[in-house]
Amino acid sequence: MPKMIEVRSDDQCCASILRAPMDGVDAEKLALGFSALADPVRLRILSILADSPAGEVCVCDFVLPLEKSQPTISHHLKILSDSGLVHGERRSKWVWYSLDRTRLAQLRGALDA
Amino acid sequence: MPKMIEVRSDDQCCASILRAPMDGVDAEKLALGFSALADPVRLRILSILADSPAGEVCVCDFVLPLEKSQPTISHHLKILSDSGLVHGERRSKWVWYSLDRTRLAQLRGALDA
DNA sequence: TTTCTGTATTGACAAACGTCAATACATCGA
DNA sequence: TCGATGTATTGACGTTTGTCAATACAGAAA
Repeated sequence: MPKMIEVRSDDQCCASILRAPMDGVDAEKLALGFSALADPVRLRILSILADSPAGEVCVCDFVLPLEKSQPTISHHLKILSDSGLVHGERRSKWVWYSLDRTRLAQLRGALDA
Repeated sequence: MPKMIEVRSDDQCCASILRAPMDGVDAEKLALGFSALADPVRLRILSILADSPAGEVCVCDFVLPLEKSQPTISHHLKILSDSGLVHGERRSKWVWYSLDRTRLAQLRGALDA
């Protein structure tokens, strides 16, 4: 069976909140983006990724510094991945995650003056 | 009994996620900030405030456009107010809310490249 | 004072969330 | 093949969240 790949048809990008009133649909989308940032564990994951010289971090290397169980880390990585903030790539037994700075800039742009 | 005013001793400001690994305390604080943005009703409140020529909007003027009950609007305004994103000022029977663009810029700054 | 209007709070409820133990899945080495 | 290791998923649990009806509070007008 062919692997399914989710394709996002709209850009989910964001004109700044501050420039025009948003309708409910845009607000829902943007709220999903900020929801991904609304958890301390996820923020630290992003921070660790940003600070990584290699630009990618193995799942196993999140567990100890974040003091959470492996399923919990995996859960948060999925949320970040679904929101487009990180991408995971399997290499042999390990999965390496990297930060999507473009997506992060989109969310920052939603707060632009 | 004198009215209690909560004073925030730290600045709750935010070095960018992207520049140094965050400890758990900083991550908690920042996550609270983004939690305030993680709801479509609250994003629309901010958007309406930003778009208001007078720079302030009466509570009563949120109810119709957002299609939520008055207690729900009040609830969201409290969350935004607690997180420092808006400020309310009572003038006779009405309470006028305004956007704190400095606080919004702090959160934007946490996502700076 | 009483009454009316605008706002905040309370209480209840369902839904969503964060967490972990147990388990399933994927990959490699023996 | 089998066993070991890294990751994802499932299921369960308590907590938090968003919502509204009812109510309380604040201010103005009669």
